[in-house]
Amino acid sequence: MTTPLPVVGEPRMDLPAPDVADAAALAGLLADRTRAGILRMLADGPHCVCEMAAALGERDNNVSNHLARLRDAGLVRAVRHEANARFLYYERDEAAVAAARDQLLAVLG
Amino acid sequence: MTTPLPVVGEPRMDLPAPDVADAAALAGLLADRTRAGILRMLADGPHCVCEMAAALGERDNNVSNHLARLRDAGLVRAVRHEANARFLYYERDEAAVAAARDQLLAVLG
DNA sequence: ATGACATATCAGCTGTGCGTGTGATGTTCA
DNA sequence: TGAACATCACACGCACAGCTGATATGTCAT
Repeated sequence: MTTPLPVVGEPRMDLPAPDVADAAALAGLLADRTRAGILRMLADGPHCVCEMAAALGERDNNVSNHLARLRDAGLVRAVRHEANARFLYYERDEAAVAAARDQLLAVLG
Repeated sequence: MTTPLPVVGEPRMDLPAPDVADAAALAGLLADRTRAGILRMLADGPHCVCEMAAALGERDNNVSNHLARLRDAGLVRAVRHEANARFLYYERDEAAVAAARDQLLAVLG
């Protein structure tokens, strides 16, 4: 618990800069309707690109583009369909997602 | 708990679109180094604009600009210093911040 | 009153990210 | 083999968001 309120005294001009670079970068990934929708859908289990594109009302290549960003960030990974190798299914990396959640909570905490 | 994995069967092209508009908008507010830094600093108590600008290495008017965005979103509010009304201290609206956190957790959950 | 300070507001420039289009790769089925 | 499909990678154009600089408003000291 830190000092709750009483605003008195002089401003302190020597406060340390908070480290929020990672959290801001993560928030940037969530700050898009399509990417946020992807992560939300993948919370319920794996989905292929065409499924998500249909649900989100976006084109396949657009969704694929956003998936590439999430993949580069390590939040999701791709797995080929067992019987139908045509379809590429994406699933969340739950460990990475949990780490991302912690980063954001360190800011909103 | 939903189906964990077994990727089999045909893609379902009739999945509902997840509602992530609010979460994406909120993430957009966090997706900036300056705004994220502000929210992080205000987690420890109120601060005036000049304090935060100094700590973040940004100009006063720039920080003021970002504060206006956070204020419009209801995440922070301004209070005049009791003894020195020159200084405008900002504090977090904890209820709004908690609601924002829940929105984001609904995506990362 | 006057000047210094703290903050807000607005206009303009610039960079960046999103959506799109296109071509390439790999898979299935006829 | 060849056609249709699923996905990826890359480049282009455009809209938007952030930084800056100038100006405006309010507050304190002298």
